[in-house]
Amino acid sequence: MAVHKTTIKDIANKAGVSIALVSFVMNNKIGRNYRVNAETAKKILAVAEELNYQPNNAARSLRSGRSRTIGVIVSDISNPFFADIARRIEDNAYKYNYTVFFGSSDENTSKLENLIDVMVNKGVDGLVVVPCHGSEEVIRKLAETSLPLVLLDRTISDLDVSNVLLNNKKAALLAMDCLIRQGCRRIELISYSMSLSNIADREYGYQISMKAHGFGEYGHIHRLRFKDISDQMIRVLGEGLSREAEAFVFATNTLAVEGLKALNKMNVIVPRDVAVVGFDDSEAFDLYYTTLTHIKQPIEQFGYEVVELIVKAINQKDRSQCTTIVLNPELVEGNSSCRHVKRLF
Amino acid sequence: MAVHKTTIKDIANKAGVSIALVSFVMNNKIGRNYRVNAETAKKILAVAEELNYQPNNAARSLRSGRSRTIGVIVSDISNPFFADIARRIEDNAYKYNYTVFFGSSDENTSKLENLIDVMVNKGVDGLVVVPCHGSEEVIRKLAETSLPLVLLDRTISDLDVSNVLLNNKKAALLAMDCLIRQGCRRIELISYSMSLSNIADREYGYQISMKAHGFGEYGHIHRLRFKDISDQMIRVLGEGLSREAEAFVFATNTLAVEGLKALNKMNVIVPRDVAVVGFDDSEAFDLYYTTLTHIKQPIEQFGYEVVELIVKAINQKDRSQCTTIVLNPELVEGNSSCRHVKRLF
DNA sequence: CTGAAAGCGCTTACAG
DNA sequence: CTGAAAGCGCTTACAG
Repeated sequence: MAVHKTTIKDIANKAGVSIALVSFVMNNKIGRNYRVNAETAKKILAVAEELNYQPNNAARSLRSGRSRTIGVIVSDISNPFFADIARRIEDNAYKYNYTVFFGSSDENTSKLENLIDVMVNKGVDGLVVVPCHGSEEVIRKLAETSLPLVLLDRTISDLDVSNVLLNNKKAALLAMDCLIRQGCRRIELISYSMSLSNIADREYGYQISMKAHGFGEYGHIHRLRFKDISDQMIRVLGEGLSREAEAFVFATNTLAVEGLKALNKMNVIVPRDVAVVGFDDSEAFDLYYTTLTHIKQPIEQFGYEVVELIVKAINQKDRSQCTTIVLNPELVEGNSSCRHVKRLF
Repeated sequence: MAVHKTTIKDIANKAGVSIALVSFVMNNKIGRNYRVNAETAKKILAVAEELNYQPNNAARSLRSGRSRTIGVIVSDISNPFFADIARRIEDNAYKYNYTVFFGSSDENTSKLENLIDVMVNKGVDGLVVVPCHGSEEVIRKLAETSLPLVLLDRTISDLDVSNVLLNNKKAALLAMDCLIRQGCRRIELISYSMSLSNIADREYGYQISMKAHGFGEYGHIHRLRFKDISDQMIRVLGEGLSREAEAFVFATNTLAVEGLKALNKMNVIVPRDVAVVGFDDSEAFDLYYTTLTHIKQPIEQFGYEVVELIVKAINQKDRSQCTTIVLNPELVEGNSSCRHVKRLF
C-alpha cells in the first residue's frame, strides 16, 4: 500500500552502493559462489526492508525475457475436479514465485487454440494444457515450439511431451471389482463420444474386466455427445434398464450428476433398482439421498506434480527430456453400489 | 506459436518507417484527432499482420506504468456464486483488454491483507474486493491509497468507495413474502455470526417483515460461526423444530447446503415437515429430492458492473468520484416453500 | 568485492 | 504528417 514505489536506485542511493550490487543481493546471489561482502549485503537488505522494496515485475520480465507466469488451460474451470486442481496449482506455483493464468477450452479446439495464443501473447514461461477432443494437431504444433509444455489429465498418443495422468485403466478396474463383488454382472458404462485418452482408458478397463469375468455378453458402452446431455441420458439409461442392467458406471462426475438427475426423473431408486459408481466427487452429491461410490483422484498430487514438471521444463535448456507421471486412483465406497440396502431416509 | 518474437522495430524496418509511427498505429491512435497518413497506417498494419506482431506486455507496462491487469479478491473462489461472477468479470475485462488475477480470502482478514499486498506487488491497475469480517481497517487503509478500488457483494459503512451490491433487504422481503403467502408465520432465519453488510441487510429485511406481519414473537435469527457449520446446524435446526418452526430461510447458499444436509440427517422432509427458502443457486441442489425456492442474484450483471466501475476508476484522474450500484434480486419459486405438497419421487 | 554501462521493447513529449 | 531520443526498472557481461 505504498505511495512512491521504491526502486533499486532508491536503495542504492540510501545504502551508498551501485544498483548492480542491489540487484545481485535482491536476487539472493549471495552464497558461496558469489561475491558481495556479507556486511554490504546485510546493509542493502536492511534498506530494502526499510523502504519496503518490491521489485517491478514488468522491468524484470522485460529484461530477463521471463515473465514468471504459467498458463493453465483446462476444459472447464467451473468443474469441481479442475477447480480443485487449479487451486493446488496456484498454491504450488506461488511457492516458486510463479503467477498462474487460467483458461477454459469448453472442450472446443478453436477456443483452445485461441487461449494458447492469448497465453503466449501474455508471455507465459510455460503452458499446462488439458487436451480436448480434436486438439491433436494443435497440441502437436505447440509441442514443436520451444515453449515448455505439460499435458494434464489426458494425453496425445505418440507425442513426446510431459504428462500428469491418472491410471485410468486401473481406476475402471477398481470400479468394476467393487460392483462385481456385490454380485453385479449386467454392468453398463456411460461415457462420452469424444475421443479423449482418459475416457478411452476407462472404457478399456471396463471392457477388460467384463471379458475377464465372462460378462462380455452383458457389456454396453453408451457414448453420449457432449452437448445436451440430459435427454440422451434418459434415453440410454432407459435402454439399459429395459435390458435389466444391474449397475451403471459413469465415466466422469458430470455424467454422474446428469445420470442421477435422470434416474430421479425416472423414479429409479439407487441402489435398490440399480447400483451406481461414479468418477470424482462433486458438491452435487452431498444432498443426494444416498452416498455415491466413486473413484477418487489424487487432486492435490495432480496440482503438485504439474507445477514440478513445468518448472523443471522451464529451467532446463534441453527441451527433449519429457516425464510422464501416472497417479493412482482410489475407490471410495458409499451406499450407491450396495445392492439390496434401504434408502438412507 | 511464433519462434522469433516480432517487435515494433522489425515492423518499422520492413515498412520503412520509424518505431514511433508503428507504436502510434498499433495503439489505434489513427482517428480524426491523430496524425498518421492513412496509407502509411494501412501499410504498417499489413506488415504487423504479416509478421504476426504481438506487443510485449512487459515493455508496455514498464513504460506506461500500467499493467492492464486487475486483481479480484473474493471470499472463496470455489463457491459457485463467486466462481460464476469471476467468469463474468474475466469475460468483461477481456473486452477491455484487461487480465484478471483472482484470490480467495477465505473470510480471513490477514489472508486478505496478504492478497492485497501480492496484487499491489504484481502491479495491478485496480482492485475489486469482497470485504470479509473484521477487514474494515484494512479496506479503509486501502481506500486511502490512490489505487482504484471497487467493493463487491458487501460494503463498509461510512467509507467513500465504489460498490456493486445486491438490494439485500429487498431480497429478504421477497423470500419472506413467498413464505407468508403460503401461510407460514413461524419463520426462522439461519445466518452467520460474522459482521458482513449483506448478511446484516438480509437480517434486517427478515426482522422488518416479521414485525410488519405481526409475527415478531415467532422470530428467531440463528447466527452460526463460520467454521464447523454442520454440528451447529443440526443443533439450531433442532431448536427451531422443537419450537414448531414452519419455515427456515438460509441466508447464503453454503448455509442452505449445510441446512439441507442437516435436515436429511434428522429425517425431516422438505416441505412436508418444514418449508425452506435459500439464497443463490448451487449445483448441489440439482440432486436434492425437491426443487429449492431461492433468491436469485443477477450474477452476469455483478460481473459486468464491477468491471465497468473499476475501468472507469482507472481511467479517471479524480479518485474521489465514487459510484454505488445496487442490483435487484429475484425470487425463483420451487417446491421447497410449498407447504403440504408431496415429495417429487 | 564493486561499479559503469548496455539494452530488453515500448510510449510519448518534442522538434521539425 | 513523421522521426530521433529519452527513459520506464531491471539484469548481467565486462572491466577493474
